[in-house]
Amino acid sequence: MEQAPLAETRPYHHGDLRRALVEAGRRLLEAEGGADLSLRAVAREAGVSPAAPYHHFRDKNELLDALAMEGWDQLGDQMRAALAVADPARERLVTLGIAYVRFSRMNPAIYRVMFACSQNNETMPEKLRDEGAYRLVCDTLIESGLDPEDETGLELAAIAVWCAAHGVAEMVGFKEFAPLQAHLGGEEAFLRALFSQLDIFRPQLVAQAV
Amino acid sequence: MEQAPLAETRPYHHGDLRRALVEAGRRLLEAEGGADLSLRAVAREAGVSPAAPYHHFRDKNELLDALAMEGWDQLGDQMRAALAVADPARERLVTLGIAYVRFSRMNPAIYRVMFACSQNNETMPEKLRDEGAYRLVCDTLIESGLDPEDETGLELAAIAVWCAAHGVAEMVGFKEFAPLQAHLGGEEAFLRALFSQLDIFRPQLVAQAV
DNA sequence: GGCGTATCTGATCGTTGTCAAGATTGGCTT
DNA sequence: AAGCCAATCTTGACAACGATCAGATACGCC
Repeated sequence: MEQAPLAETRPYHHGDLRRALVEAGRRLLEAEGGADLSLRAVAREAGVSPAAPYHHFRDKNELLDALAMEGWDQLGDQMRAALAVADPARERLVTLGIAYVRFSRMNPAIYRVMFACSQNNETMPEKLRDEGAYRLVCDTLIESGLDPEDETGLELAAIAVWCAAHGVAEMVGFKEFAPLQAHLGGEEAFLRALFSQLDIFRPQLVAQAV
Repeated sequence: MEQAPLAETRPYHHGDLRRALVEAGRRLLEAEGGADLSLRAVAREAGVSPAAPYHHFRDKNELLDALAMEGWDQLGDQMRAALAVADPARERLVTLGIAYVRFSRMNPAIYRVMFACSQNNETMPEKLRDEGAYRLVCDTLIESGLDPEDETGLELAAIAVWCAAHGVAEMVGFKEFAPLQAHLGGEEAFLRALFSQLDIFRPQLVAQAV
């Protein structure tokens, strides 16, 4: 109905519908964060019938997985970029944490999908561990003085940092916190204050603990 | 069809359908955590027609709100109970954190609804602040040496603790963490180790900071 | 005893995820 | 170059969902 007549518009076979669907999904997630993504809406956005996606994804969840993967990549890039322009001497973990939360605040719908996917799979993508944000945190922890040989301690610290960042990311938007946030002078200051409370983010303490 | 004939089974007017619906919802959430709750399923469980709930809740979301409120109450109770049997001298914040995560692990579906509701409303229930878990955290922070007069510092610390606990609650189940968890000797030890990394949970440090 | 009103039902609409059957076409085989 | 296979896309359908509406029921107040 709202769909252009098939002929003249594009070849019957799309070419790379899989990619097109992922991009359509991202577009919809960016545009309207509130409601949850509908597979049919993605197909509509891509200009294709509601059943077409099933030739490229077994499930709606598999599409969401793909979108989440893209999100993790993007998050890793932004954290890397934040680190690149940060003062290398201090507060690099705070920089990472703020970049993390900033991403979740700017792309709330995508972040939700990323984490919902992780919760359904009960695991995080392998890629995250090897070259993504997780690796970035570990490296920064080592830079801050953690013993690279102590795998257990390193993983524990990284997970703790991650949990804290995720918790902050999901809660920092609560309206109830608005007065305090305003009193501190904006979201950035609020974030810095929060992360300062979690002393793991203070490199001197971390170095001390070693 | 699966519903008993109306006559003989109960009076046409239910009496307290609102309560019955909330209880049915809780039963379903406890029984099957995976899928998200359907309003029709709740009505079915309560033995009424799919449209009946709309005379007690404007929305499906309002039912979820009620369920979430019940959850927050239950969470507060369990945290209070944990505190009652805890060594009052030390680690009371860790006790609270563990009780928090334990609740979320034992009632994952309810916890999800509690937080999804909070995210939609972009705020937490007032009750939580006055007599619930939040108040508990504040009191414990004061006990640990935080200045009761410093409202900003107190709120900041409480929020930071809350963020950390929430982050841990949502991530501790990841399969990727299972090896480390096993290596540390179970979930309880894992939780203690994680909370220890977030130094805010260590009362001596908090007292020191004041 | 009668009536207003809160409550509940039944039917219905639009939407969703998913599947099966048929249409279309790119590419390999000969 | 002709032909067929398999991948791809559409059409149509089904069950379940949230939500709304008119109508049936019965409680409680006058």
